[in-house]
Amino acid sequence: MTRTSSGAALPKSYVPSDFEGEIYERWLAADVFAPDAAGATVDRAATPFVIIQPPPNITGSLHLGHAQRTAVEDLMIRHARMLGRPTLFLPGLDHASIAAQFVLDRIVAAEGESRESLGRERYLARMREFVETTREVMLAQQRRVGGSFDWGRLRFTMDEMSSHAVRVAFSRLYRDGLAYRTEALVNWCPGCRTSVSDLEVIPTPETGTLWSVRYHVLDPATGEPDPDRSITIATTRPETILGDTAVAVHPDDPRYRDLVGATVRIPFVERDVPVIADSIVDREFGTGALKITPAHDQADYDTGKRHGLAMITVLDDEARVTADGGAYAGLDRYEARARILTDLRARGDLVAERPHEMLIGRCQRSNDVIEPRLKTQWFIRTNPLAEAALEATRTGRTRILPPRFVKVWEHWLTNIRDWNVSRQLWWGHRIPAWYCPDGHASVSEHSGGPPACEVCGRPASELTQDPDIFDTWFSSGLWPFSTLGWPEDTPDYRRFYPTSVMETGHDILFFWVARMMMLGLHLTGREPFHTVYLSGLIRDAQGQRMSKTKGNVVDPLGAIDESGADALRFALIHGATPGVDQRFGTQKLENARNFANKLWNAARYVAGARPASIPVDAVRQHPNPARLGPAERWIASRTAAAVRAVDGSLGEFAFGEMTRILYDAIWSEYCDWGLELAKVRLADESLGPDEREATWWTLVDALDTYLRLLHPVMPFITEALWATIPHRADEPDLLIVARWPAAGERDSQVELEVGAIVELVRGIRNARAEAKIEPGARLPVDVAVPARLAATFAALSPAIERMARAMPLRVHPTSAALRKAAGSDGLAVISGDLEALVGTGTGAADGAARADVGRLEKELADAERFLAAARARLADKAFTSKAPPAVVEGARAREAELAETVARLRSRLRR
RNA sequence: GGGCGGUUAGCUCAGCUGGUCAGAGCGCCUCGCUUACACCGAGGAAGUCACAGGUUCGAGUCCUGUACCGCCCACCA
Repeated sequence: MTRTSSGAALPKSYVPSDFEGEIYERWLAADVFAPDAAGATVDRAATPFVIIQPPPNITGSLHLGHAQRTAVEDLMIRHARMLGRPTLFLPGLDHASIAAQFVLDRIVAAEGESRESLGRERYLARMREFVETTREVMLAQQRRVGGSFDWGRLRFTMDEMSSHAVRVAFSRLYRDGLAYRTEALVNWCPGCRTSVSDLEVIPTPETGTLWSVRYHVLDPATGEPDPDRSITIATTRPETILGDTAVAVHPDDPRYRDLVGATVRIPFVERDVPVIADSIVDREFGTGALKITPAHDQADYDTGKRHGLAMITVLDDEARVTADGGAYAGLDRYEARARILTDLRARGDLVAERPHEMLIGRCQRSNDVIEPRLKTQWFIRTNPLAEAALEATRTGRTRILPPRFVKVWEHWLTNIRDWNVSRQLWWGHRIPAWYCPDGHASVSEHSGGPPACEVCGRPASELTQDPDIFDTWFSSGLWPFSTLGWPEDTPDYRRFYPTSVMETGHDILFFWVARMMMLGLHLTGREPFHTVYLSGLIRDAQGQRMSKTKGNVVDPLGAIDESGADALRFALIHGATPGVDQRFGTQKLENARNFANKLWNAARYVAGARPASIPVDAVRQHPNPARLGPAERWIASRTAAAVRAVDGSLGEFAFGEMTRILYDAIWSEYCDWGLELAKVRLADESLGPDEREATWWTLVDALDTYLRLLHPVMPFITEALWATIPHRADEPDLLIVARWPAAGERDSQVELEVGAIVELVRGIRNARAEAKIEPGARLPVDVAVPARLAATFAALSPAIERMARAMPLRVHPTSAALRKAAGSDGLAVISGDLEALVGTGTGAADGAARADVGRLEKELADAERFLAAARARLADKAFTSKAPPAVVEGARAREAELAETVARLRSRLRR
């Protein structure tokens, strides 16, 4: 592609859809997304900057959160690319096993089918068909957002590379003693028909009932219930009575001391179980006596283990009562509860009931009440892995931003429990474990399984593979290295691992980041990333979490269609503070769109303002320093200030701060004052072409710099506008691979001087507006200009005339001279050590005299108040002796300045 | 039951290592179609920085406590 000719006319209005798609195509055609971008200013020897994207769930479409993810990551990638580093931004998709099945279940249900009716093979085929369509939708969305992904390295957590990595990872963990299979209590979701991890159980507050139930104590002599002795337990889940294998009391509880060691009969199942003593019992709660159901409650399970109690499963996969439930067999758990309560009442053993506030564990996915059940499943031993992860953050090899999440991280990893990775689902990575008829387990990294049982040598033909699949986060946990070719020692893995930044939402710190860290450290021996950057979540305008069920999900494509991808990206980044959730509404999007429009028009002005002496296709020149006026030097200096500030904010990952700096610099400085000052000089026929050229090249320089600075945030519009300004011959064709700007020199003198004049113009405008003077009216203005500002003031006089509607503009050396020449009518403006009188001798301001006096009196009152405060401070010995000299100096200067202002205002008001 | 975060203009939020830090956007009010931009320009009003103490010469900015709001973790059945 050839260089776009500079000076190309820009369409009159900013319509993002006109160029965003085309620009993305140009980037793709130029092959600039790959680490060693073709024809770019990339230093191939430099340390690569790598972001492996958190793969979105392949369940449908992207939401605003994803767009924010991509925007922030792409910002970092583009910045690094412009710094000349090789960059890898690797895109991906997650198969999202349980989430995807949940979605597909609903789809097939609408088609009159079900998981069961289809069977495993057909269901999986249907799933592949489904994700094939969602995949295209999602990738298209990612492109619309503008992510500069290396599409050639697109990965999917279910592709062969990932599958291989999963098998090898698990085999290795197994051989290292970190994966084991055992029967344990797992969180069972009856709706999803699978176990889920602790993290997927959401404690939900609910008002339940606490029932007190009388159990009869057996007479040791007869072995039959003793009519005089009973023990009353409290329970919220009467249906689990069927699985009780003990009653527990506190060892120090005098009420029950005699009963410890006795036997009680569990109703309905007529099971005789012991009364045990265990300090886990809270004497204050309920009746102080606790029924123990080891197969259906975590605490009871632990208690059962301690006391060697039987564990009887009374609820099946669908949460129906099992055959062990006697007469209640086959009933749903809640029907069984109701029937049991009725029957207890009938027997007179339901002693009391009262409402009870409690937390019910519900399935994150289906919202079903989780049922703890005994299952033989695979677990990952997390303690040693967590130790290593903690070590990585404690030594600083990986840092977490914002830092306050470190505490959360520490707490979770220190109290971590083993991770149940078996899922009784179909869509996902099959657990690579095979069992022989004798129950020996063989784990193999070969997709076909082991050649023979590892324990007894039975041939492969007699082995059957575990029907379960892995928790989807197991494959996600390998993401930073499985995507790069691990376990093979590929060039990508060697070059790009460990990765640079892991940017993700703080809601999946445990689900994902912790697991990547644990698995990464163990399997690769290195921390998978240097920095964890946690973003806040996007909420709706009311602060509610976006969810499909609430129907408040904002489709990023809608926002892009309406305002452009750049506006969406800017809006998402602008209001964001790391780790803090963000409300998102249309006003933010509009504000961002307006900003883009502003930039568009500023660039349009610059293109149109090119002096005739410069050819359309001119090669870029820097302005001739000898021909620069104060306005030009001010623009350059303020631009340099912006570069520094942006660099500073980027270094701190303060992206919201970065956009704030650019918004102000571009809108409030470059456009409001820079362009306005320049207009005058560009139109000034009294100046030679050299001056006009210098001014224009100054505008081009600054615009060029701002476009570069803004490119990581608003890639499309900046790329489009950059093509319209002249470039140096050695520049690349595209901004995306152009160099990040170096901070130029600041000129504090000129910033001060031009700043003072800007303030004077503001003061004059203010006085005129307050006095309700016709805005268009040109009035004479007399100004007292101190010597130190004289040269700058003179140079900028034409601009002041235009911006302050001053005609004529007369300069006086001192305040006294001003009075003498101009008399005392007109509006007074006191701005620093500049003093002006507006409309002297015209009578234009006469009618406004009272308003003017009012304004001046208010100014005086303010100044006097500040002056009094400043003096009080300086009079305080404690302040002058203890505060740092620089601060005291500053206070003195401020006092002098205020005193001067007060004096001027007073003398003015006295007439 | 622990832990964390928040409480700053009507609304949404910035304010880093204490000393022009009282700010921005939107909204509101007054003007203005001055050929870059009405997706605009000029000007303006508006906050005892949740509350109470404390440290300090000096505190939205540090400490303690309180009150609300939100989040995370947690085996009182």
